[in-house]
Amino acid sequence: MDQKETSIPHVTRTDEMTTQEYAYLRLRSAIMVGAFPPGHKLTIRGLALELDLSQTPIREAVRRLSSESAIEVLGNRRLRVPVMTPGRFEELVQLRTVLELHAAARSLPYVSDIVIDRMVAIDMELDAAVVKNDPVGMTRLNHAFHRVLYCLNPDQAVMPLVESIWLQLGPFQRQVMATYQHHYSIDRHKEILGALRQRDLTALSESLVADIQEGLALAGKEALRDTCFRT
Amino acid sequence: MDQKETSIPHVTRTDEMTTQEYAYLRLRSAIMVGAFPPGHKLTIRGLALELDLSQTPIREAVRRLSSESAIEVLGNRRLRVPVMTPGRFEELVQLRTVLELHAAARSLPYVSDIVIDRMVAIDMELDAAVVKNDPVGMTRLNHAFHRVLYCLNPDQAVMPLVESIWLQLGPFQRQVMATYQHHYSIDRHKEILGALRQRDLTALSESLVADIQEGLALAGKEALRDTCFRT
DNA sequence: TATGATGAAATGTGATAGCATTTTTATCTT
DNA sequence: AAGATAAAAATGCTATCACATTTCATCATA
Repeated sequence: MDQKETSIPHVTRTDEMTTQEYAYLRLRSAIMVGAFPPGHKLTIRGLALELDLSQTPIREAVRRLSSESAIEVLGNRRLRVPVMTPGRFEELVQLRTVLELHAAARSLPYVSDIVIDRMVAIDMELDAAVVKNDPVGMTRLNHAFHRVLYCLNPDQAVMPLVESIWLQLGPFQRQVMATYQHHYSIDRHKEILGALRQRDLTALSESLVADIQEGLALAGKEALRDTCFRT
Repeated sequence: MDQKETSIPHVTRTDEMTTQEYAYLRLRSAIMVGAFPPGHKLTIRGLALELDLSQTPIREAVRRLSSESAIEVLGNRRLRVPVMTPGRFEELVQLRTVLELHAAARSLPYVSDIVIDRMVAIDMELDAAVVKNDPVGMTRLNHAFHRVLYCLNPDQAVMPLVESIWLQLGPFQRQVMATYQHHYSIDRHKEILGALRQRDLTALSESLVADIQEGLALAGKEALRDTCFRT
């Protein structure tokens, strides 16, 4: 174990991966699973030190994330993870619903039994993560479950947009997970799989909306009630 | 006139703007109005030379644009403007429709007479650009027209996603403009304004869909028929 | 105690240079 | 003439440094 202690989850780095790409993927993953709380301040030197890289690739990674609305560049050029407000949270949830409904609808014609099997496998892993009470694994596997479906359409252009929304909801994930036990969401996944087996767009849409609205949205609202969100 | 000759449109640079931001805005604007054709190859050194900047800010601008799907990073790490295919075009148009319908619906409660006046003013400028047969102006003013509406919602998070789609459709704009006279689109703007005055969501949605589908989509399909799109 | 000034530390920005890889061009072989 | 090979040029990547600005801590003053 020659890894430094850090709150930023590790990701495997392949050979053909550039340092900048590695930094991007690590920061992105960290934000997506809520490793940084909303409003958390970041510095380029600090991140470079923490990831043991030079500043240049960190800068480029941060720039990319700022263009995906995952990191905010303030007027004084300092960096922070965006804060969450009830209004913005509502907006992100509605946007996520619209985007994922669209993505699912346009992927449905490409659904095969093999794909469903793969989603079932991921869902089983997710169940295991729930049992282990592993919030990072739960978030990642939940995303993976949805991503398999949305990527079926070979010409899809929606996935980067969905990922941007996930990124923006990421810093809030910790609080959502703490507030909410995610039982509903799990059950909804079973409904989604059933709808996919029937190739039933209406049922798919309903269970997808329920997955997002009853899972994320309810928990988020509750978390926002007590939590302070600085401006 | 001490400006170098270049196909990249100029943008005014304010004092508090960093070099990286300036480079980003210029490249972004260039792509959005179709200054580069689909598949066009870019180099960091070349862009730095053309914009008379050093490589560092260019690299950061390119990274941001790559994260917005406006520039593609190939396996050999070379850069190019993405190519257009019928499948991807269809996907982008549908995505644009869904996003803008959502944005418009969530902005409608914030519409005021002042806002409508501003949109009317932009639409008149657009008419003038059509008369002058100024494709760059037409594209920019068309975007401005829609942007005013979608930005009304103070918590909106949809605009960056819409801009990403506009960016991806940008390289195709030249061909669309050449094929299509944009008359329909202009008329649709009048319909949109009428729907806004009535605060009529249904009418707004219909005219918005028509604006996108009958304007962009039809012209795009026609342009894609004859044009070759290299892979 | 509160407030403002001052110096030090921290931070973001941008230019540059060296390196590795890729692409292109030139040359040679068959 | 065509293909292989090697040299050369172009390109992307990243570390580093100097500079300007911002932030923070300290201290003096009202």
